[in-house]
Amino acid sequence: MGRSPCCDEVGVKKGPWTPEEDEKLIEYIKKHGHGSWRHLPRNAGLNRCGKSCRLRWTNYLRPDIKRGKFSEEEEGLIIHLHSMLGNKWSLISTKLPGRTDNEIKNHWNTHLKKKLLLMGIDPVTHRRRADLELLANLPNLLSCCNSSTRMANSWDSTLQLQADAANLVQVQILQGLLQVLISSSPNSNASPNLNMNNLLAGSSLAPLRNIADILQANRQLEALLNGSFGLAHGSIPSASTIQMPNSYQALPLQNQPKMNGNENQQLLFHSNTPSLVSASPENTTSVSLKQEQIISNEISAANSESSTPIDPWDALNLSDPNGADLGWKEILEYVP
DNA sequence: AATCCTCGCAACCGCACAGAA
DNA sequence: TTTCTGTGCGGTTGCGAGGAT
Repeated sequence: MGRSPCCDEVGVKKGPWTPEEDEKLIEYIKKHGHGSWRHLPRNAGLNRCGKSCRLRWTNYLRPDIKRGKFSEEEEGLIIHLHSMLGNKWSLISTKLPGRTDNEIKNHWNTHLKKKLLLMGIDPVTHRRRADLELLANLPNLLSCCNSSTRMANSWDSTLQLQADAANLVQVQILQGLLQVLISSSPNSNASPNLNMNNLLAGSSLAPLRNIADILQANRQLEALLNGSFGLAHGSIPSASTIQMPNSYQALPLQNQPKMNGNENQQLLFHSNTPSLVSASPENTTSVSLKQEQIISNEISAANSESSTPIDPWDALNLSDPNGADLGWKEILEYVP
């Protein structure tokens, strides 16, 4: 490497572009194409570096750029693609004709991120924010699982798709929590691969007797929630299909996004993959994969996965904090 | 009316990668 | 194989507009 940045050139203008500069750039590219960006400014009579010219052209002056507000469909598509691709704005922009990566990135940072946060969804992982404060508010969060709380309008249903997926993750976190709580007890005979049927059969948390147990459990829980808690963790059920309304629907690649939140669909839950989403920053390693390939893989995986419903969860009334089987109140007493 | 604060967006910066020499 | 060049990408910054005090 060792190349000096082109923008180090002395006397090169920086900052906002004037209409005259825009005009020069447009005229030149219309006549000659951009060719070498490095040589363009000199040839076009611009006192700018090539990089600045390229940026101005690609992000603002290009004739095919669509300006104005993002539609609900576009926003839904951005959220969906971001959940699969992460911050790969250039890849995402290829699915939104007329939108630049810069524009999408800005829109994400200023609008969509906040909206997701307001929904209690981590915009990085697209999961329900799984921190301890949230767990303390567990009953309210669990009530989100109730389909009666579904939101009606279309944009909200897009967010709800995320929320549904997040809720499912939350269910798995709960399961992990229960296992940690029980297995951390010195008196517990629970095996590491605790069977959910057994868990349901033993509804009392009586074995958890003292503060040390609780602290130990909390430490483990914190570790789990801080990211080491992979959904592929051995304590998590194998690949399962959970019936959920408004499920996370794979988008057809070549078509406009359809965010229909009114149908009952199946959400495929791949517990043997690292996470619900494939491209959270910590596991976005296959950047070099072609975008189509990535998205196609996601969709085909979702479509082809054979499924085995987890019966015990059907019996678990998660929406009821007083659910008698597990004694949620009892559990929550141990969660700070 | 003046000042402060927040927000949104355009532009910049540094790095990485691919291909050419 | 190494070095250089051109380009693209993602993160960050700076500034103007608008609202709040």
